Amino acid sequence: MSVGENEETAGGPVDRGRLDKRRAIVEAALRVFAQVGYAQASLDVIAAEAGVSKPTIYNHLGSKEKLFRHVMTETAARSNAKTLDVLTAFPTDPDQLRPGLEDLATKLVDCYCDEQSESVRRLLYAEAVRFPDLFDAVRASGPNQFTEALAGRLARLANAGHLRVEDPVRAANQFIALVYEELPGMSALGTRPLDPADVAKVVTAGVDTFLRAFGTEPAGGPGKVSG
Amino acid sequence: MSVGENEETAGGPVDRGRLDKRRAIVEAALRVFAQVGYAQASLDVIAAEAGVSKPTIYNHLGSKEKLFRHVMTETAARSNAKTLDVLTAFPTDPDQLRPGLEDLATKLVDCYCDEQSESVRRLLYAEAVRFPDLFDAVRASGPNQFTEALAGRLARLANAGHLRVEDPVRAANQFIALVYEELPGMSALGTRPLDPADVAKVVTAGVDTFLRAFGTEPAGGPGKVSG
DNA sequence: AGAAAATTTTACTGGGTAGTTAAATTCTGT
DNA sequence: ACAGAATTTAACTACCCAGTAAAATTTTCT
Repeated sequence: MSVGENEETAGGPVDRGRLDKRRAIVEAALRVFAQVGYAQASLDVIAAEAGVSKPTIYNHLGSKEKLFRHVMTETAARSNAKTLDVLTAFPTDPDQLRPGLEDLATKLVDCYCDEQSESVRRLLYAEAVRFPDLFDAVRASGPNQFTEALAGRLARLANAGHLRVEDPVRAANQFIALVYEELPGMSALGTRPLDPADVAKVVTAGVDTFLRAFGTEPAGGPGKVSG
Repeated sequence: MSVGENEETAGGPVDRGRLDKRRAIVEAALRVFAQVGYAQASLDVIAAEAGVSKPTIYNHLGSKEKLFRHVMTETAARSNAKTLDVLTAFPTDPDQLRPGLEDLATKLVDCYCDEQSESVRRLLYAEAVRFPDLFDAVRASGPNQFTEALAGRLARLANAGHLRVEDPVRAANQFIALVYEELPGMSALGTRPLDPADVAKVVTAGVDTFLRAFGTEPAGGPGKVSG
């Protein structure tokens, strides 16, 4: 038994201590990886940041590559869960479609612009060549699922006659594209803080365009016109 | 004696030879950087790939960081010039607005999906934390200029009554977002080849949505409906 | 309390890389 | 053709880092 962390046998202060260290390692690793990149990240630095010594990392995670994979998948899973949870806010009342979509979009971009989300995205971009499987895994468990779920909601609204959508998946992708749009560029990929007012403008404009294209009301309806 | 001293050049074989080496270095550096990232890129490998030895790189470019900056700005400048050139294809005939925009969008995404463009984008993402100035410089000289130019064209069409656009810059950004949309995800950031048919579908759908939102014809006009 | 087992730590190794120095080669001017 | 200037090259240095081995510490079982 090398690394038998039985979650069922929890309760002892021992395992708790080990798990704390493990989590400290993973959190520190994310910080360091995000700050200096995979190759530049030194395990000594990560160990120091985690308040742990280097071989402890090997005992827990095995190797630098495994640590990286673990950090990425775990962080992505957390972010993805939060993002999927946003769909709870999907509007069901057709009369509140616009404010509902704006609320949804605001929450969505909040998730996308979360610091951990941005870190993972940057690292995924950075290492897309050397960790293609990671890229696929994260996308499959995250954005793709969200798109599919959103597409389902849009399709329901379309069936009920509140939206004119022929290809729900494509419409979902376009919705995301419209409201997320230029935020990465504006924030330098999460490197600089965003002015919430600017974010709100982008979201409003995105939802506006989306409803112009897919809404059933006459164009230029309730949405205010001048930016 | 190394390879390829071409004396057949008119106007000074010397400088030509040196310039060739310099260009070989920059090209090799881009390849290596794109493949393994900034930190992992070894100057020895770059030198070998360029058919040159290491100090030659220092004589020409000074340091690894300067080499990187040079490679990035130079490659970005080339890509940006190509992209800006695409606006030549902007439709002027209002009767051909849809096919014109589709053509424009196709050429635009071709530029965006060019291998060098993708490489620079990945590296920019990867090093956004440590080279924030590079990020800003490339964006300022590239996407921002394109957006502004496109916005101007859209505004002209709007003034002539062929488009309903209030904020041309935002509309331009949304146009780009709609037609570029999911391509990075589909190609794993340029890591995998794209099926041109899929690209065409995304482009068509993007232009379709754009015209639904901003066009003056009644919705569901000449664009075919089923995907 | 005491012994055994596991884990953390200190100290080390082998490989690799950015940047430099002095010799060899190539090019310029006369 | 020849001497001098500039550039390319091979070999070298100092440094850093991923991963490992044995010692010290902590925890568990009797």
